[in-house]
Amino acid sequence: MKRPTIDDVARQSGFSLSTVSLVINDRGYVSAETRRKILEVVGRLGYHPTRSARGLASRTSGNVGFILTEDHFSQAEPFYTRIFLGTEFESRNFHYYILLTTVPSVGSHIETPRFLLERHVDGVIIAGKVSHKLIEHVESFGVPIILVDYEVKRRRYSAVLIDNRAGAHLAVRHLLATGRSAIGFLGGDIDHPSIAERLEGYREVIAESGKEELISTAETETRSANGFSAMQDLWNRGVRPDAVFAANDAMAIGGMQFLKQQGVRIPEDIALIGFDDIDTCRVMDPPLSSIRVFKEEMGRIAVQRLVDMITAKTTTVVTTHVPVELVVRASSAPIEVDVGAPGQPSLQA
Amino acid sequence: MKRPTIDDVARQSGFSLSTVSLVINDRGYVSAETRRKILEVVGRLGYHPTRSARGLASRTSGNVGFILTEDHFSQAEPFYTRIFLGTEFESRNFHYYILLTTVPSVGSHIETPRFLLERHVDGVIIAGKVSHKLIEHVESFGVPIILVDYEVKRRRYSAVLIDNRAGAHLAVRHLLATGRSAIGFLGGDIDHPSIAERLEGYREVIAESGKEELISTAETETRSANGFSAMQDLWNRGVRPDAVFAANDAMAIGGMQFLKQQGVRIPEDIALIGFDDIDTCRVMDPPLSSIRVFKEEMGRIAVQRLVDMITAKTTTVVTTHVPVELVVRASSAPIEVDVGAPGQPSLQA
DNA sequence: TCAGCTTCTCGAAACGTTTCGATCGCTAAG
DNA sequence: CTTAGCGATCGAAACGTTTCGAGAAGCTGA
Repeated sequence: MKRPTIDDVARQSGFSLSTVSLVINDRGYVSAETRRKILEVVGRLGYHPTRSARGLASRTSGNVGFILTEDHFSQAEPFYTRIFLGTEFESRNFHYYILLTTVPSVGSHIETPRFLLERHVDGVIIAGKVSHKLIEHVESFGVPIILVDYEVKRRRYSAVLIDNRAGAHLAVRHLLATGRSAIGFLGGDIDHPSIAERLEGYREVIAESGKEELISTAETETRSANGFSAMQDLWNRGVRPDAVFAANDAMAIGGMQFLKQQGVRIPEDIALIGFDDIDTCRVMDPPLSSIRVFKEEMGRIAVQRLVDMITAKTTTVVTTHVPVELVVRASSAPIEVDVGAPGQPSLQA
Repeated sequence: MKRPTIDDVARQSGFSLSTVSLVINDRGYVSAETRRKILEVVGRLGYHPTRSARGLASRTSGNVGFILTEDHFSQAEPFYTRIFLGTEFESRNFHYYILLTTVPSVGSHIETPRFLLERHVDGVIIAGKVSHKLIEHVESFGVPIILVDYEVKRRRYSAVLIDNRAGAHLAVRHLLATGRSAIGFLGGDIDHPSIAERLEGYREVIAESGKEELISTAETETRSANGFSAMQDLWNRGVRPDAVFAANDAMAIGGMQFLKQQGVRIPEDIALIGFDDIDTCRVMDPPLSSIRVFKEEMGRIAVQRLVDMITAKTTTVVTTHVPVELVVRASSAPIEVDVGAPGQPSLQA
């Protein structure tokens, strides 16, 4: 009871190996009649080509590598995880599988992902901030690369990026529109292009409005604990903000914890808005306003672009900016208006 | 500038293909001197065997399949995702890659995962509740299988399970210990073995304590929205609970939203505890007590067991029950004691 | 009529490994 | 002194595809 091979199909259909192969791959010239007969045998035998054999002969693996730093991977905040899931989902449509691997975080030595050594991937997705050395190293294996949520200035790589500037504009304009005037920025890890862009966006709108900047970017990471410290920093200066735009939701969460601990009321005394729109936003009390980032969508686009690069052999560099969306929840409600019962289950997605 | 093959290593070292292969796979009899020489050439050339060729010749893929229903996959609650990440992490230690695929949820027709058709995996991990037909179908491909967080009564499969009963005992005993007396159970999807066991555990402790059962299991799913309805149901009966044990955190979250909306104070009027200990618990207000499930650990164990089965060719059925842990937060604080400022950043992990 | 396409099919050569005997010299057991 | 067994190495045969080049047959236009 062995599995049928392409030989069996050839023998039973009366055609040669090569012709069967052409039919299976839907390539070259094959008469309709021949195709029909061969497919009939394929169906009857339940034949399906074997990946390894196909890979060996055609020098393709049918896999795509996904590289993530250990930091991002182990982070509780499921941001990159969502992007990864998006790639997983989309890759099915192109008959690829995703091989995930983590690499030591920025600064450490480079460890070559095994899937590159084994020629086990046809292209690579790199998500988040990684060392440039690593990117160049991956490149040296001659596979197409696409970056997600990261950019390299010196050299142009295809990338899928968040429209951070637009998002920051939305957030800050929203805070201004609700009547706030002293608007702070809760930042950290300012080296990350995404964070830097959010800060720029903030600055642009603040400048335009004639208000004063109120910025904290001393923290080196953008986790919840850093948000706590950053908010503390911001709160104990001369000017107290009546609204804060956080570089991401994790920081906003930490910031909210600090404010609650101080007995500051949200949104009555201070409005708060984050960035990313992670799931947690909805269950917080008050629910956290945020800039929605379509994380799964970013993963999907990355796969589409990468498959383009793999199949078309094109070397064109394509940068895609994925739009964002303002999601208003109770944490940034206008001061005057009744906010509604806190903790009410939000109807928005 | 081609990559070196095993041929190159053989030629340059002066030994045969077979001997080089033996050295690379660390198998069979090779003298220390020969090994040294060959490894020297391997190092010098930067040789690394190609997966496809190896796979073809040895009939192994070096991959492990991970099957998840679409429901579980797209669920916001990152429970199975964490298990998946655990498998990802552990698989590196065994030089395997994980291929994730989703299947239509229970009830639909069976769609054979492509990695099985292509002989692209050496074993399969199935997570969560799936149809028995699917399991049998996967089995028919002759690869080892391990279930995670699911059991089949009729037939014994190796499985990695949560110690749900013990968890339920911990939760309910904890509620009793804090002075609560009318303890409710917020359930749903009672067909799921894990949920059923949590209910059983609840019942056992309640019976032992001489109190009365107060159970809602009408809901068919265990999402947040169902928790909202189930709590509503429980709340509007004759006896009002002063503590509730929810079948999982998602339901507890929904329940909490309902209670807040009613103006019920937590934990003063009612204590609440969930199950799973998802990340969200910590940022809720009040932070939600829960039974911690070591999700990544479950994934790791699954990989270890599966690799055992793949390499040792053993057919022994091994069931592992992963212990759980009680995590007390403000939502289940005793009535008398001062709870501390709400929303205070919890120091526990 | 003939050269030059196009359509269709096939044989054979890769692709880069593992694995299965076979051989050979040496040592230990009988 | 045999003989069995082990350590070390090798040649050759898989493993199951894709791909390349060639050839036959039919059609088209000059």
